[in-house]
Amino acid sequence: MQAEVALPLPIPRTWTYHIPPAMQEAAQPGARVLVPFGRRERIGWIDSTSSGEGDPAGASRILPIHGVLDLAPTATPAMLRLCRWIAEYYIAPLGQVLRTALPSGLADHSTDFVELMDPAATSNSSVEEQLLGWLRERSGPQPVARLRRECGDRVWWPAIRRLQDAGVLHVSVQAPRADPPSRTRRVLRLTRELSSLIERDATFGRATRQRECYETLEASGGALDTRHLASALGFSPHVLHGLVSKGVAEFVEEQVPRDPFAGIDVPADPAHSPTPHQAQVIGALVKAARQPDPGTFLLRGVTGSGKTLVYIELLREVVERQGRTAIVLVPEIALTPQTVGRFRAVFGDQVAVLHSALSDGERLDEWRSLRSGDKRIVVGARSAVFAPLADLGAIVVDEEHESSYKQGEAPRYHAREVAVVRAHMEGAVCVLGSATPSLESWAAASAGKYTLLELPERVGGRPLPPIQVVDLRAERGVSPSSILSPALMDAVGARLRRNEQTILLLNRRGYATFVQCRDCGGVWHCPHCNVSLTYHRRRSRLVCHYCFHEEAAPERCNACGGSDLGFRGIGTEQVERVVGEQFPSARIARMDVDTTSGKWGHHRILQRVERGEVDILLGTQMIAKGLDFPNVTLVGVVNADVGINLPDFRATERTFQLLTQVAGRAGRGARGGEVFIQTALPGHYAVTCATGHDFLRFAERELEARAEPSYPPFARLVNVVVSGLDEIATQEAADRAVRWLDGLLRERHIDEVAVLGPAPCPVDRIRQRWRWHFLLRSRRSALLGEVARFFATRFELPRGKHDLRLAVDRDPVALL
DNA sequence: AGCACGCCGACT
DNA sequence: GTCGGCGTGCTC
Repeated sequence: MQAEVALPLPIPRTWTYHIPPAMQEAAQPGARVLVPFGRRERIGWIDSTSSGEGDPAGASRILPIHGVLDLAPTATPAMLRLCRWIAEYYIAPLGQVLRTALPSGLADHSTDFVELMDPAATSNSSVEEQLLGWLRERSGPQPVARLRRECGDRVWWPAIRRLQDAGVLHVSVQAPRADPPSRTRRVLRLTRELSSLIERDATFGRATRQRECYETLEASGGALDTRHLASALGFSPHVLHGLVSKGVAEFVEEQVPRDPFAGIDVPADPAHSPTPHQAQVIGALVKAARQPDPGTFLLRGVTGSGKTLVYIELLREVVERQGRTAIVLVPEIALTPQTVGRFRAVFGDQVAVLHSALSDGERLDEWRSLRSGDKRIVVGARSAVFAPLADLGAIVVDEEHESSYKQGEAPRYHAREVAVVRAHMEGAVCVLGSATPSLESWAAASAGKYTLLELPERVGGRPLPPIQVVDLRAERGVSPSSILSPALMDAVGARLRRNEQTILLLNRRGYATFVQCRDCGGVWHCPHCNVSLTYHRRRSRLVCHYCFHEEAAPERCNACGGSDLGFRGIGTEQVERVVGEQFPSARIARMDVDTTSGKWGHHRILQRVERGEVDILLGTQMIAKGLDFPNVTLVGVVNADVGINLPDFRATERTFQLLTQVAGRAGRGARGGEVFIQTALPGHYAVTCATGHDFLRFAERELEARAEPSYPPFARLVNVVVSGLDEIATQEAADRAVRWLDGLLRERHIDEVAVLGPAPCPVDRIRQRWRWHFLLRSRRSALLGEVARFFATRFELPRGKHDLRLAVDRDPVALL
């Protein structure tokens, strides 16, 4: 017997192994196996088995599988089938897909260690001397990979073997771990507060790095992961130890918290009975769930129309009455106690929650409890679509238009599409819900592929909030430096007096988008990326939003020495300052990536809002989704135009969705609400349609815009990004790829696939890598897939110091 | 990807 | 001679 084994490598093929007789029973497709690979061991998955008559062509030698790691295959036949579909559709190796679909930490490789046994040993070979010298400085077994990292890429192994034969070294191999370890993390925690400047000066003197580190910790709530301090923030271990020896901080081993939702008790929803609209929708879904092939439904329900109640009633049918299982997908950001609580309140501990904050071990616990049938419902973000549930009855994708359902790295799958396919494969009903459906789903519903269901009204008969548009062009003359127009200011003031809450949206982090010298016009750029640096005032740093680069905020221009620096382009930090100055007594909470660094940072902020401890919640798109606070009666969009001019065919759609979503946060309670949108483009249909709460008109306009030249949903796209360390080499590689494809299409007379480009990516350098891209476009999805797959497997980039790489992204959600 | 090897020019 | 960079081949 032999097996085809898929390994988690970026190589689109499987490898053939011999199955020893003793393992034949356990070696089923989907089972995890330990196999020799090169000069190490790796964990892979059996793709298929065969009798093994006759060697496969080209296989030089067939090695045996070293072990089968699971009693029952980790991937069931259904899961394996789904993963094969993803591998093919999204053009990714099966092993990579399986690694993504199954709890992480289940895939690993062996590690080689060397240990010095004779410290007195010497050698006349320089490689051996370097090795011995390195080992003398440390004790115990050392990973060879670390040697390679610290001492460079030399021919180490012959030297290691020679010294091993001489008895000087001991070589050991650590097997790949079959289960993830329980996770702890090491944090540096402040133990003493240095409140006065004098005290700080006395403590740190000229140790500026220590002082910076102290202040970073202080700004982050007193504690940070040591690895984060070292890698992202660049503090050396020396600095950290310095703080400890001065007695201001200590190292703590912190157990990564157990499921933070576990202890949350949410009072059962007051069992409101469905509105007539809800009842109709529920009826249609329940009826479908009783069919063998229920199909896909697009549920368009305005904000506040009670989609969650519909999901819950569908789950009642599927889980309680039919005894089957269900998946609910939500965007990560919406995975709040508020959302989870509603499902927990009804279905209790049958609900597993999968979110990014779980450790590998916790994720595995949840995964096993779903696999064993202990839990029958999963609520989770993107990867929860792979939950190991048998007898699946329903998959719900809430906020289906959200781009976070698309994975940004290989395999670049879209969880919504995977949900549709999985539901179909397993006979489950699939519900895609949104107030602002993606045009793809909308088109599928219009074409009859999905069944459209609608909730046109808010529950309780509450109206959608009226929206006022403030023309920023007209405001400019009136109050030049003001960020909030007088009308919006008045509205905020009125809320404060009435003890009601306000949400302010600005989809831009930091204080200022860029810093410019007024003398020479120079703008500060990231040294690794071709983007301007954002000024963060509170930390007094310039920060790159594409990589981890940070630098101290400048006082003068390094080009011309000028000291007149302009901080241009408004971000949330600046809004916070302006609003704070205008309303000194208001309690303001800012919510964006910078204030929610802790894993539960944003939940803590939202809890404060819920308890009424916040008057004004301001932030980026993070605050636009899923929040349901009845006391919020005002929503202000500080500048609706952020993002509308991005060079991306979805820029308008995103803007409309964001405006509609955030407007929907207002007036959810009995007191009603209103919305202000500030914009310099008051006539733009993304704005006017959002103002009129008119999705239909928006969809019509946007579809017109996408028809010619055709973009999704009229055509399918594959975005190919070529990146490399050298600008010219990258461009040339992109040119070559396009010529290769042009030649292929001409030769095979394929005129229904177009190649557009190449062109530099809109951000043409990120993390030291230059980026060029081109698009494949076609109305015929299957043909497009074939061409892209052929290209991905046959086209070869020149290898070398430029480190050229190719990323193939099918159905891209963003072209940036 | 990650790791091997083998070729080459540059330097002591 | 040896060192280190770079290109190329291979993993059952």
